[in-house]
Amino acid sequence: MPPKRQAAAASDEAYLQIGEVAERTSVTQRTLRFYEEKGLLKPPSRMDGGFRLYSESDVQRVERIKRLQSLLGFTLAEIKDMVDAEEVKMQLRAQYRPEAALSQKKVQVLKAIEVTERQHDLIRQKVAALTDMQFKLEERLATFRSWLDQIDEQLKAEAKAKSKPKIKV
Amino acid sequence: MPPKRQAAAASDEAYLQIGEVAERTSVTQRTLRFYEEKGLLKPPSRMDGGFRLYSESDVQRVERIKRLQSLLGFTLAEIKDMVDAEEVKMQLRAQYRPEAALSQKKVQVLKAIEVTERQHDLIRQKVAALTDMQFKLEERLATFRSWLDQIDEQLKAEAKAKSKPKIKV
DNA sequence: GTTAACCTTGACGTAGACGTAAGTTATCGC
DNA sequence: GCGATAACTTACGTCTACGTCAAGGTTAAC
Repeated sequence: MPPKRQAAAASDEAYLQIGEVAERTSVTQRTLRFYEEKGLLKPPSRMDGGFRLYSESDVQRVERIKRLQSLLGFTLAEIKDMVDAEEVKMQLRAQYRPEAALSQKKVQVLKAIEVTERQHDLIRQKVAALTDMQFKLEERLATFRSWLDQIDEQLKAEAKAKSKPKIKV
Repeated sequence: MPPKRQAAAASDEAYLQIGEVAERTSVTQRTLRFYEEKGLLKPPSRMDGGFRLYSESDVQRVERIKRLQSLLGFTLAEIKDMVDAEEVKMQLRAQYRPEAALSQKKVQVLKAIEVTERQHDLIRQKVAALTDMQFKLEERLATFRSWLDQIDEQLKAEAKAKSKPKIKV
């Protein structure tokens, strides 16, 4: 049995080592380090010895990345843009206090809106294309099934002709 | 000016050389040869000298491939499966006459149905995930816009306070 | 304080999807 | 029939998204 480790950090949050995150997200440790390298994951905190310590939100982020990638076919670069846009949101929420640069904050929000709208548009295009494909596949399935019926009837007729070989084809 | 070529082949159909297909589909000639190599495009007919001659349906096929790839993130291997499934359809339609191997035909149709159903399921999953994302993006946009409104109001209040600097913040 | 399990940073390898260059051959317009 | 332009094959290069050692440091439990 491997020794169970309950890594607890300075805060009250339960922190996870890379191995556990890898297991829970079904990606390899290599992938997690790679995402960090590429800026998809922010550099996590570390233990004194240098071991990475991830939070639950990191786990969720990895899961989102994976969904965007495998299910929807975005590249990591595109996904980085998306998660960066979300970072903007968080940053804005965090710096809700400094009323100082109000107009600057406006610029940021406007930018975030622009990015989000672009993403939304992209998604809409994909949904449209996919529903179109879906429809065509349904049509095709209907065609196939009708063919199958026809074949089955022909097979039945054939069998009949064989057992009672009177009628000429 | 480059010399305009109107390549006409044995049939009545207007055939296209690789350059024109590339231009019209916005892919490179290399890509077209690569797709042929990988079985995504059937080897086209050739001129006496060996130049490839594509048909209009080839153009459409390339366009479908590109849509499946860039918009929906399928790999070329997956796309090959799909177009192969379509080939089955065409083949069945073509060999509609040889009543000989009827049960064999049935097997083919069943296989085609299976493949198509898998594809259909995959698409449904993707649509579901995408519409979910779409919804979340819309929520986020609403949030951003309300923030923007708040900021604008604050800015207005600020301007007022500046022109009439009586009230203390 | 030793040891097994876990983690670290390189660094090289790979599969998919083409890009790009070289050298040669075809076709077309004149 | 000749020059300009387009296509052909062959082959090595590239970028993405990791996989896979290798050589070593860290942690927890005994």
